[in-house]
Order: sequence, then C-alpha cells, then structure tokens
Amino acid sequence: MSRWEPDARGRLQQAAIELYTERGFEQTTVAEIAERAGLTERTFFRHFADKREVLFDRSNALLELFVESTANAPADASPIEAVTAALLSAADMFESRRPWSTERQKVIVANPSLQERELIKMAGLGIAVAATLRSRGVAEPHASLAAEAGIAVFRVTFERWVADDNILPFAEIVTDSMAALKVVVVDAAATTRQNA
Amino acid sequence: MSRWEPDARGRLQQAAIELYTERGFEQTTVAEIAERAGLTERTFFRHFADKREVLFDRSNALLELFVESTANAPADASPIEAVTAALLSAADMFESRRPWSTERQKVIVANPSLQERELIKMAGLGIAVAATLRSRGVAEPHASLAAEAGIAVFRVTFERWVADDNILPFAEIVTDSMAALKVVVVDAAATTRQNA
DNA sequence: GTCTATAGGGCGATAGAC
DNA sequence: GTCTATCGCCCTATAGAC
Repeated sequence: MSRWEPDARGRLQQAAIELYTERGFEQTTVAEIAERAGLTERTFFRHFADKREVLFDRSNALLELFVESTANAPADASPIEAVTAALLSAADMFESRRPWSTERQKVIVANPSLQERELIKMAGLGIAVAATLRSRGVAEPHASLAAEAGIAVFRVTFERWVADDNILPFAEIVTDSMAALKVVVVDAAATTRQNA
Repeated sequence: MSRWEPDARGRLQQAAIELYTERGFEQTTVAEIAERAGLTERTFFRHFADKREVLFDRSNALLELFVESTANAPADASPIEAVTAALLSAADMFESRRPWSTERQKVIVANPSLQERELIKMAGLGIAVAATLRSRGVAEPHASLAAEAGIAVFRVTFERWVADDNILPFAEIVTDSMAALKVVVVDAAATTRQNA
C-alpha cells in the first residue's frame, strides 16, 4: 500500500470540473478543489500552472496529433488538404469522449477567462500547423493562412458537434464545414457577376 | 484651473505601456502604473477592469468599425466581399498610429496573458461580424466561416504590417493576404489533379 | 477610500520509492 | 544515498466588496 492515492492529477481535474459545473468557475476556490481531491492547495499548483489550466490538459495531445497528421499527409497533398486530414485525424479522439467535451464546453462558454485560455490553445494549434506546413515547403503567408483557416473550420466544427441537437459525427461536420469555407471564400457571387 | 490633471485614462495607458516595455508586464504592479500617472491604485481599477485591459481600449472602436462596414457593404456584395471591405475600412485607423501599434504588439507577443486578451478581443470581432452577416441574410455555418476567415486574414495582415522590415501599407497587405487565402482554400493543386 | 479574500510564487521539510 | 510527490508556511499583488 502506497503512501498516496494514485492519479492525483486526474482527481484534481475531476474535482475541478465538478465544482466548476456545480457552482461556477469564479465561485470555486483552488482550496476547495484540492480538498475534494484529498490534496492541498499547494499540490494543485504543482500540477497546474493556474486555476484554468486544469481543464486544458488534452490540448497537448491534440497539438501533437495535428502536427503529426499534417506532416504525414501525402507529399502531393495541398496545404488545405493536409490541414483537412489533420482535422479528420482528431475525430476518434473527440467521439470517444463526447460527454466530457460537452460538459467541459458548457463550463468554458460560461466563463470569459476560460474562453481566453481556450483561444490561446487554439492559436497554438494554428502556429504549430503553420510551422509544419512550412517544413513541407509551403511559403508564408500561405502556410499561416491555411493553418488559420483550418483552425477556423475546427472551431466551427467543434461548436456544431457539441450542440445539443447535433446527431452528425465529427468527421462529417469537418467535411461539411470545409466545403462551406470553400463556398464562402471562393466568392461564388462575385464570380457569377464577373461572368455575367 | 481644474482640480485634476486632464485625461487620467490616457495617462494610465501611457504609464502602463512604458512600464510594461521597460520591465515587463508581470514585473509591473498596478501601484507603479498609478504612481507614474499621478493617481491611486483604486483609480486605475475604476478606469480598467484589470491590468491587461489598459492595452485594449481601441478594440471597441475597431469592433464598431468592422460591424458598420460589414453592414454597409453593397447589398449585392458576397459575404467575403463585405468582410474584406470591413478590413480595408480599418486601414486609416491603423496607419495613423503605427508607432503605438508596433510598441503595443511587442509587449503583447512577450506576454501570454496579454495574448489571451488579444485573442478574445479578436474572437469578439469575429462573432460580431458573423452576426452582422446573418443580419444580411447569410446562413450558418457560412456566416461564421466568412467572419472567422476574415479575422484570420486580419491577424496575418496585422503581423505582416507591424513587422520591422515592412514597407507596405495596411490596405495593400489586406488585399494581398485575402488573395493568398483564396489561393490556399480553393486548393488549386487538387483541382489540377482532378482535371488531369 | 479602506478592507479583505484569493491567486499564485518561493522555499524548505517530510516521507516515501528506488 | 538520490529522486520525487506532497505539505506547510511565508509572502505579495490583484481585484472585488463594502
């Protein structure tokens, strides 16, 4: 029998999302989270840099997945094809924990300071994907724009996917949203006018 | 002769950016900012909700400009055309204070917590533009995707514009970046392959 | 304006695992 | 012995309450 209960980190995360859901992010103190996890406040800060970070653990895994998928796309894939492949590669990861994702999303949309953290994580994904595209030989500003457009599609996809009335799988929404982006950006109306 | 020196708000902003530049954001206390501006700590928090907000004042003006320009685009303009018009409408505002923008940008890129604030302001722009597009009759997810793509172009444009070696005007970079987005999203490579 | 709760960092002590 | 996870107590600054 060991001195400590296992998985302190996981217990802190569980306690945190419970309390954030029960009484709100601002109204929850770190001391309360630690207490529910059977630990002290100081230990919380050993595991997480701040009170927000406890909800953003999976972000690193997602970043690695995006980078790997972008890098491993076929050599003749265009930037946007590589990025699309990256988004699709994350589908299983999301589908396997939809309940967690939706609960987490509810807490985040209710708290601006958590939204800020979510946004900087997404920006980090974009920067990493852009760097990967550059290493595939894509020049700037095309690399950054392809990556940022991909993250925009990811953001819209995620919001559609966690919506209460959604019944579509993540991958399908990625494909549909990417198609919608093309329709919007290629500017069919202007083209039509020019051809008229 | 009035009881207080004028423009307390502006003095606080000036003092803040000076101190953030001199010794860094984290190493600067609100008390120090207030002292340099000849005010008290309490007065700082009466003007700005928190220590970050002092650098983000113009954001509301920018949001109003974007919304107005998007709303006032010609009725037959496509979503992406309306968004492009919005970005171009901000050119004068930026050109008139390039020194402030570059100094501010240096402070922000050096501090993650300021980046977070910058990102949520940009996200707010996207949400507002998307809402304006919807009021023009654009359906989801197209409205959000056009708006988010526009913000991505804005972000890339701004970074290119404040770069030390940049000599191009803001408006020109908007146009160039928007063209690059179209090249990237329209996926010329795939089209070529399909036609081959 | 004054008061105060909380975030979050510094540093050392402890008590296991190895 | 070393290494690592946890705890305890110190501190300051933020930001909100009164």
